Amino acid sequence: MSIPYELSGRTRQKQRTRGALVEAAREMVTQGQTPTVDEAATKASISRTTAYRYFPNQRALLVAAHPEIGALSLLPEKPPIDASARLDAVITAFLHLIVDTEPQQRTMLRLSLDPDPSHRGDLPLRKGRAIGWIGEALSPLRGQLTERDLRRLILAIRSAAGIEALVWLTDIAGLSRKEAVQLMRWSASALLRSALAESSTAGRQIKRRRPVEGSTRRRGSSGTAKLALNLRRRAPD
Amino acid sequence: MSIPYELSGRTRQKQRTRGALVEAAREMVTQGQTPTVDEAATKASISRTTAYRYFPNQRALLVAAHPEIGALSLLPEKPPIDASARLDAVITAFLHLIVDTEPQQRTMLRLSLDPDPSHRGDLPLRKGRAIGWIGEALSPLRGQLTERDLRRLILAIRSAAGIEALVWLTDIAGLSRKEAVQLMRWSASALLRSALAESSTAGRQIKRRRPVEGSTRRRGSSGTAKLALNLRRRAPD
DNA sequence: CTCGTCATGGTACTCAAGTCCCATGACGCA
DNA sequence: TGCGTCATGGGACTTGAGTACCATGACGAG
Repeated sequence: MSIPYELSGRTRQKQRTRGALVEAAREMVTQGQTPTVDEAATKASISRTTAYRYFPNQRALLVAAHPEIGALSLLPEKPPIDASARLDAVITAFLHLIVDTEPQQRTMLRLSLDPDPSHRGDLPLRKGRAIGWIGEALSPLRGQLTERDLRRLILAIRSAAGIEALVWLTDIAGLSRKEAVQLMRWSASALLRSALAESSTAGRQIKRRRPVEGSTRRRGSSGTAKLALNLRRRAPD
Repeated sequence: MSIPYELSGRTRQKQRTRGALVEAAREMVTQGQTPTVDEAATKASISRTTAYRYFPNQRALLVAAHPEIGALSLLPEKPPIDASARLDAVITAFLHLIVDTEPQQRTMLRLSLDPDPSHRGDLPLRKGRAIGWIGEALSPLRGQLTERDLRRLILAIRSAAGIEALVWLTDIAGLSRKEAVQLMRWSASALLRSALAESSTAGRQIKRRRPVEGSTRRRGSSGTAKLALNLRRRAPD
């Protein structure tokens, strides 16, 4: 629990140094670059050695340099009451944020996948702000859905609409940014519709209530069984 | 269009050398490691220099070492007729493949995000096999959905259920693998249900047909407008 | 103004990626 | 069996990440 370097001694000087370094790195990151520690340090008129005093590695510097969005809400000034409209407004705004900062989003995603264990605890890295934004959009559903179902819906929506999905839709599926955004908006509203339909008919259905939620486990497994031996031959994706 | 190194001269010897190298790398990759070029070469009793003759960089070697799955289908032996059941079987099998090889999937995802332009054309890297598998599961819907809607549905399902979504659900949302799989299965079937509901009521509805597909553009944009100035302050996620 | 603390700068080192060049030795054709 | 081709190995070099050590010079408390 040692106090970080910047919080002891001549703290004001350190703040200025650190600020200059982060600012230099931020400028380069915003332009889509991935600056070397030395490059960022040089740009800030700081020695490489000093830079490493403030950040244990390049990754940490890039994380600190990552432009962040402070918005507490993505809803428009006069938010709609209808959950569907609210959700679409938020998702659209969210996706535009993502697309507008796509290079940085990709960098952060890549860094978060870094296998190096020593870098793992570096942290705030990808905070999951979207959960709050989507949750706010869906707040009219509080009474309609159980807390559990609501949370599941939020997570499902976010995992269907975000930088990860964008990467796959553009890089693998070959969609344009615009098409990808349209598709993710559709996904989000489709998931919402399903959740609502599910809740409105809940209790009435006796069998086939949720053909997905577990009963098919056995069958699914048997489906993979014959593939087990091939598992190390080809990539699933 | 120069012929690759291995296809000229003493090709049999080269095949053996290359095979040994890939095999050595594959073993390490399968154990979740990310071998150095030198490590893989040493393990294959090959010099580092020679290794670089076969693969231009570590990335290419890792890609070649990536275990691939040759399955043409993920459907069980006696596939259900019901599209929903078929989809769930395929998605479940697919997700188990992903989870079982998660470290490699993550590595591939990370490599695919590599910014280095010289590595970009390296190739097959993440081929998008799942599109075919899901498409096969949904083949009973050929007549029911337009080709365009069917394709959209397939892409939506795959982008909601795959390694990218798994990464987010576990790393950011904090779900366990098991929970994440359950959630993605729900997403897949929910998307299918929505698509079917949409098609069965199509043509009847005059307004509010698809509140998502474009009409809300203006509103969504205005929602983000007030945030434009904050764009470089905090991360959206 | 002085002196000791402390932030900084510089140099040198390790390690991995990647490139280049040249020697060597095995393969296979004549 | 001999010889030239050619795959391989080894060494040297560059660059970036990251670490360690020591000198210096500025700040500020007395």
